[in-house]
Amino acid sequence: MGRTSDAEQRLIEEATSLWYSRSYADVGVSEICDAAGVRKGSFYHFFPSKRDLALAVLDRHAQTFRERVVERVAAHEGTAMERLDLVGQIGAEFLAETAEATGTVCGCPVGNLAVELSTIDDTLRRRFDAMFRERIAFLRSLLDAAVAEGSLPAGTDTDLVAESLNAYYEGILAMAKTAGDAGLLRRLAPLAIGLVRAPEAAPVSS
Amino acid sequence: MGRTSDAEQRLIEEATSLWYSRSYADVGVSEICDAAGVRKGSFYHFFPSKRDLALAVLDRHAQTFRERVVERVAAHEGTAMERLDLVGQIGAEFLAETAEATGTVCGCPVGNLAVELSTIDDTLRRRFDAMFRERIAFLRSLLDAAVAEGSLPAGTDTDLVAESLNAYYEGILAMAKTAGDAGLLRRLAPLAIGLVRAPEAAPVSS
DNA sequence: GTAATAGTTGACCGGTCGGTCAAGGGGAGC
DNA sequence: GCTCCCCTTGACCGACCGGTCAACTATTAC
Repeated sequence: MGRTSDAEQRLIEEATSLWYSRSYADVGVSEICDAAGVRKGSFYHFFPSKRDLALAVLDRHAQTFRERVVERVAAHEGTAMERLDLVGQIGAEFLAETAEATGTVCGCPVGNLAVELSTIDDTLRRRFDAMFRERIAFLRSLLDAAVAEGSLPAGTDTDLVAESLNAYYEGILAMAKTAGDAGLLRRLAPLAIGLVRAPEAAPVSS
Repeated sequence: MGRTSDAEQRLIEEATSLWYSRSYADVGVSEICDAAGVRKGSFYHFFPSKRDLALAVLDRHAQTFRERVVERVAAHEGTAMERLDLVGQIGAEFLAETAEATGTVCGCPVGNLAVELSTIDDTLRRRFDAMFRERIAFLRSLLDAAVAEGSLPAGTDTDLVAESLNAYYEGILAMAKTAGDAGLLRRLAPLAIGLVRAPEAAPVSS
């Protein structure tokens, strides 16, 4: 019964790209509605508040990550180390594509929002944290596979290394955004191997 | 001639801490004025716009970094590798102190603003970029010293490694903020040695 | 002392923000 | 074809945003 509509999805799509290329605070409900061709009254039919749209956008980001990274990497036939490498390549692809489309390097869609909003809204912060923990768990599964294949030492603390890899990628994305340099990820990603294959002794950092 | 005042400095101080613990967009001119005990009219006597206060805040951050990191590290008597390690320790100290003071982990004062504003205001973006390039140059000087001391291989691409270290620290700070975990930096910093002492061959990441 | 001036005050402004609502339209299910 | 309900519409709201201004005050340099 009643009529159907894809307005909700359009709002999510437009909010996703507008918030990514600018910021959460800088893009208001009205602008999102305009971009989606939806009247403001309809917006509040679907979402109780701007914050609730943000939650829906985060769900979409989580879904996209699973489809565009997890599934694609899992489909790759090859070694675990190759699959690990593929993660960085997919990221670099995404950054280059969106940079070309928007004219600016925008960093990480989730990381941007996390940095902007984590200290303001604790519910959102927990959501960001859960998303990153999912990513870390995924990276860890690749590292565990690499250990099983003998490409990494048996004693590797895959959880810690996965956390460091995730932080490293996020940092590169943030710096790429700041520098307006989409190529930074391709230049810095290769050094990630050092985080994975830690030197035996650690002369620096007790 | 005319009267003197420290209102300008108070505004910069309050804006620095409020923007750090929340965000640029979330803290308005009025709130900064209230915190500083300054009337809004006075604000615009000192700063033409909110954005100009942001530029002053960034100057202050650059100055603080020189005083609290560069000078303190330079004063350390010991090896270059020890000085490099000290950088991470000072960062961890700062994060823990501000976390205790504010009740939340707030990440990097400059990185937060850079991620929030880089795609919105290109003038600010250039300023952020310049600040990070200064930090990278500083890290590079430590790495060069380590090479000179023989602690790192002569062929080390110190510029690239410095960039990766900076990105890594920024990423950790962002993830610490998201997780609300001030200890993350202490846990992940030791792995930075892997970025510095890259494994000879690079099986992953072509 | 006095004049020139840096700093202060508080009322004020247009615009936009997130959000509300009562009424109306239109397609799906029967 | 009728009914029900999902969706749409557009006018409206109070609050707050960044920013302005003319009058005033306290200094400091001379």
